[in-house]
Amino acid sequence: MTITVPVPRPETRWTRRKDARPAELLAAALDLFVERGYAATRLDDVARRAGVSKGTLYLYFESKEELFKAVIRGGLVPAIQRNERLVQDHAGTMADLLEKIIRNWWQDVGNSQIGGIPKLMFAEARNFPDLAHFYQQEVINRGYKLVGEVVELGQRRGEFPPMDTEHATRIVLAPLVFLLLWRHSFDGCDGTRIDPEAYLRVHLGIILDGLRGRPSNEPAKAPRTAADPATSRR
Amino acid sequence: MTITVPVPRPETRWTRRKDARPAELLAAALDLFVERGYAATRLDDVARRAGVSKGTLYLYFESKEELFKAVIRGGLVPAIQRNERLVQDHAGTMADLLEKIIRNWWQDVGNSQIGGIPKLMFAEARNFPDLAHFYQQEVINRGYKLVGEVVELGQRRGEFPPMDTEHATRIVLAPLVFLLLWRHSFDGCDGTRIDPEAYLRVHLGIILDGLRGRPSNEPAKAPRTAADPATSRR
DNA sequence: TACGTTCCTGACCGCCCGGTCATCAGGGGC
DNA sequence: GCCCCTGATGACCGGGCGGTCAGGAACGTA
Repeated sequence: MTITVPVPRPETRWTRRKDARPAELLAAALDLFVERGYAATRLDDVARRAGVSKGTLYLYFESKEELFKAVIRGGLVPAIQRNERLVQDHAGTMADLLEKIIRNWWQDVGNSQIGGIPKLMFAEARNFPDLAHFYQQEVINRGYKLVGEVVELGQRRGEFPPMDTEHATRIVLAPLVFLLLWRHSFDGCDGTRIDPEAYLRVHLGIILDGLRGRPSNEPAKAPRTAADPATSRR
Repeated sequence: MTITVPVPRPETRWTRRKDARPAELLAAALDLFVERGYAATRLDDVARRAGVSKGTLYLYFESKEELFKAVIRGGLVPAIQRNERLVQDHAGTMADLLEKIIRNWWQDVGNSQIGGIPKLMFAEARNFPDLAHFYQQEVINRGYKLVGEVVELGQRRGEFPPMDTEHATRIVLAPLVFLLLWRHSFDGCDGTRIDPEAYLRVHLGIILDGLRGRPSNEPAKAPRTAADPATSRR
């Protein structure tokens, strides 16, 4: 990828930057999609944030929908692929693997801009069935399968007791998705802000003890964290 | 509430039905808000579905925002109040209470039209801060406090081990919210449909075992459900 | 310096939506 | 049977947005 002129010279009205445009447009689009949602995002604004006019946007992307798909392909899909590789290569216990996946996912998705996309998809799925289908294929099904395999394998190995893996997988994923949604909607709105680290630690503790049926305190593997009282405020 | 003429006579262009209009408009609004979201719902459509013109809608509601608030006040708030009373009156274990609350909530909210509102609120919170604030006050905070009290009480009584109640409460609630969101977004989109009953049963099993740290199979209290294989299909 | 290609612009089109208001007609009261 | 209040209408306004396109500016080439 070559960038001809990183900072456009001010004396000319505009500069040719064919190579840089797509990435810049995608970045601007991600920002605005996450901030406002799909329908509420105006292509005029996306273009302006990328420093071009709306007409230019249409030189690089066929339509609003294609722009959005490109954002997903570049942002969420790679994060999933990383964990797919992790599952293939992992050797230790399934509990460890689960923890690793959760932490990876938080690093890649939760802690970055792209984490706002799931909220958006839940919101617009019914209004834009084509987008919903695309997202379900590329993100939901793959992510679900990923975690489902871990749960199922853990059960078959005897690490987890027998259970309804179908729904257990969803129970494992639900709080992760919820955290994403919360962060991009109500978080910090009314003084209530979730601390992701603590939240994920508690989640992991609960599902592991639930999945394994451990008696109680084995702080090494499943850090049930006797409630750092410092984080509790209300 | 008196209804003068239940079915408008066809020979007149319209009928006066001052008493019936608000409820009919609210019902129509709920339908459409849930179906399409807040911003995407057109007041023209709401009016038409209620059998009146847009002008009439403005006779009864000041604005789109006030219409929406009225929908929430009439639909979600009562469901919460019911459980607030339940918590006050309950005598048995906290695990039992938790189960009751979850089942109540599913009956009142999950299984009805109003269950689509949370998705909508997550979606539009950032774009409509006033609505978000209202919703957080009237629904989120109250619901959170409700469940939080149960968790905390269970812990103080020794029924649940010591833990970070703040986040544990959210982990309990997250799968419930997730189920609502799923039902009103992707559910049934790609053949993947969640069975609410089974899902909630598994959820309850996981959080109770997690919360209590039970060894494994005590099917009476915490029905861990050795996976009815019938419900598993994929 | 002059030219042709490539990249970019911004005005424009058609359509949509929240909210308003002059006007009309239903129907209770007499 | 008539009147008048009031519930109800629907055309209209201002603003906004996805998508198009004719024209113009930048830049490699010679």
